[in-house]
Amino acid sequence: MAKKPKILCVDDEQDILDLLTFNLEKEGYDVCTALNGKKGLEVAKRELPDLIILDVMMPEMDGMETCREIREIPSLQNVVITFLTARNEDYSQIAGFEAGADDFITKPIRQRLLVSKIKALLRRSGPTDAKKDMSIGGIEIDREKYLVTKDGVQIQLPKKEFELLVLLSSAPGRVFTRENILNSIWGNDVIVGDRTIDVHIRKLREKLGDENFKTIKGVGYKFEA
Amino acid sequence: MAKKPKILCVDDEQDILDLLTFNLEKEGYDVCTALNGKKGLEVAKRELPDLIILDVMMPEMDGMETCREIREIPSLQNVVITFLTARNEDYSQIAGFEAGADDFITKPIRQRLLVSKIKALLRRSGPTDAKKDMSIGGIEIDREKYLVTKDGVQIQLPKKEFELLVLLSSAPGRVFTRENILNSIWGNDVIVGDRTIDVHIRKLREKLGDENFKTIKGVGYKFEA
DNA sequence: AGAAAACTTAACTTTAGGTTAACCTTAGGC
DNA sequence: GCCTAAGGTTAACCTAAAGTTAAGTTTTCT
Repeated sequence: MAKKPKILCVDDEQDILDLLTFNLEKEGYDVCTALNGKKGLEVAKRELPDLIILDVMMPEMDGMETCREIREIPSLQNVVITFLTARNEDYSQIAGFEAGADDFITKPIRQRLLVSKIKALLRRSGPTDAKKDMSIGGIEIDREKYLVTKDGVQIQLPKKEFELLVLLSSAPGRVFTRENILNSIWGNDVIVGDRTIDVHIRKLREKLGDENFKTIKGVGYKFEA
Repeated sequence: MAKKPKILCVDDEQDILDLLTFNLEKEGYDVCTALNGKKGLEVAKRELPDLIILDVMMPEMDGMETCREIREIPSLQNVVITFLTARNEDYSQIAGFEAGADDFITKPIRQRLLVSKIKALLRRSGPTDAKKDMSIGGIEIDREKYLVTKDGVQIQLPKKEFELLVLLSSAPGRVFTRENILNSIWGNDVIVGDRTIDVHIRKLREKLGDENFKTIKGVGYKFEA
């Protein structure tokens, strides 16, 4: 399978988080959580999830505000956001969509519905960027074919190198920290030595040209044309 | 003219199938049918239609379930699916869209409306690609006859091998993961050992040439010229 | 029912490619 | 201009994944 979709759940009630985590992990998703909006933002930046479930009612920074801030972050531009709201609060849905929500889930949570909704949302969003072929500075990336073309020459990259390239090129110019990279490609739990990333970067530079992969010492790497 | 679009109709009532077939063939579509969800899936996998009309109410596997399973199959990712539903059952439309439906047709069927709706859906879904006879790198695949020709020599492949070939060749160059392949050919629920796929791939390589079937380690397989 | 074909499995081998360790180079703070 | 920590390089090593083969099973056909 392609990488597990990552879902971030933000709610101030631990019970709800547990419920969500249980149901979503059972479906094979990679779940992370945060207990308030502020932490949610932090985790979102670090983990770069595919979908975020946000409780509307939270102390400090509420769901709406969090959603708005998330939409400001370039690397999270395309993340799917759904609100968690009490059934009778549906008046707030208008405001929710304005804040940048993609959908709503009402409490009490119906587990089957939750799962099918999440699936549908990810399906809808998935193909959108899967179809997008990147093409930057003579380098074309075809995710369906797992194939890279440099100046018209096809290059078959091994899995990890390809994933790394896809990640870096998903936001050209943006610096990805080592932590970002580890989280995205290896997952939270796996631990690999520090030099591993360097080695893969080296391979990419070798195959696709040194100039495209810039090192920001003490921070991370970025991809440029 | 472009090739006839192919439409699959799935309903447990023969009368309805006849009605649909009559109307659609009159409009120049290529129609195939199935009497229940399970058969519908099978036919869909083999025929790769452009559009599927699914009755919601069917014994055994209902339309929703069938739809969900179809959406899991990579080679049918982009097929247009419309449900056939009684007018007053519209509450189910929410669930329907979640299951991956593109539109709804209500019973009783208004023939003119049916046809114009189908036309509109097919127009929207974009140009039909030729799916009937593949012919790549000296290999011809005739889905109707279950027959493969390599360099002019006819080869009779067993069912599973043929299905695997049809799947891989439905998008030459695209990588199909093991999970993709299992879902498409065996179905979500069936569990077969990991080596099973390898063995079938091996048979295909043996019969049709090693070079056409590429392994992407850790990802899956792809078919190429 | 019996034979043949197709399919799956299990046990084993092979290999790509991912990781590491040891060493080398460089940037940038002092 | 040193010194240090971060990053670069290389090759050996290791492992999970794929290849192979043959022996069961199941299905299909006569």
